Amino acid sequence: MEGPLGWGRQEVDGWRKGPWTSQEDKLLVDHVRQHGEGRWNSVSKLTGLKRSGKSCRLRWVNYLRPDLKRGKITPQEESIIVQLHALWGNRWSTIARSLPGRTDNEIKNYWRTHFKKGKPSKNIERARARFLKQRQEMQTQKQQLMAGQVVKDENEDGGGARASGTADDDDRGSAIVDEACAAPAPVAEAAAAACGQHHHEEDLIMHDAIAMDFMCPMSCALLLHGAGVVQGGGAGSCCGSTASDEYGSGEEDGATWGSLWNLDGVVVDGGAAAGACTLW
DNA sequence: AATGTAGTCAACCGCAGGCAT
DNA sequence: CATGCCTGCGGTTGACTACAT
Repeated sequence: MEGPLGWGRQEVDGWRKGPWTSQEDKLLVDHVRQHGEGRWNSVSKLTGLKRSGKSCRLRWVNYLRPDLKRGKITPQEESIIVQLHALWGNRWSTIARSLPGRTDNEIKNYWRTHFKKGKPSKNIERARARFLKQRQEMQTQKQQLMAGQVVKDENEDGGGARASGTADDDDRGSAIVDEACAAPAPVAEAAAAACGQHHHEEDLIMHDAIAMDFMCPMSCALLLHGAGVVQGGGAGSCCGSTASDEYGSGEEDGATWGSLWNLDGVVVDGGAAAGACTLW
């Protein structure tokens, strides 16, 4: 796997650049096995690898990580990507966290090649439109809850716990929703465990619904938790009918999480499923 | 069969945020 | 509090591959 004549085999400031060789990969993998991820800048010192920490991290994250899911993006994943992109924009790493085994780089590339210049498929457009509508409804619901929460905060504290927002938070609503979006971990993990293993047909509409349930329940659950509306057992409630109803698939409520985790390859790929879940 | 074009993938760069000193 | 280092993220680029003409 020697690098091509292009930018490969370059050396700048003592650092090798360009395509990685199998020997380099092996050194890096061994290093991570022994020392774990992180401390990338020490890799070169400890292994003799003439790669910058940045390069090592990138290689590991995008290519060598054992829990990576190889193969094409599935329609389900595509649907999720579109909808999460509608929610978060170009926050590829955030989107990637919702797609076990997929890297931000992969998703970014996929988006660029499929949606950036070309026209999205009808299914994609439909999913996006529905999602935006759903999101709008959630915003309304959230505002109502927030109104109640403000009163509560004023009674309890000074209300100083609000997460710090940034400029690009503007189009995403309040910090509460940000929290729900950015940190789905415990809820999602519990939900994945709570929901059974169900299998469904490759119906794209259903996948849209799955993707919706995939996101909205977490947001809603955390939102409601944040507002003190839901007491405990939030994970279970994530399988509620927040989005499903719109698709007329209320009876699928309990299946959504299971369906998600049964996406092509995730379960089939043996340990990938477990790995995927631990990613959360 | 040769050539052109589009798609895909891997890797780099610059920037920003977090953390330790 | 200021500074420097490390890590992570998003954007971009270049090479390779597949497909169409």
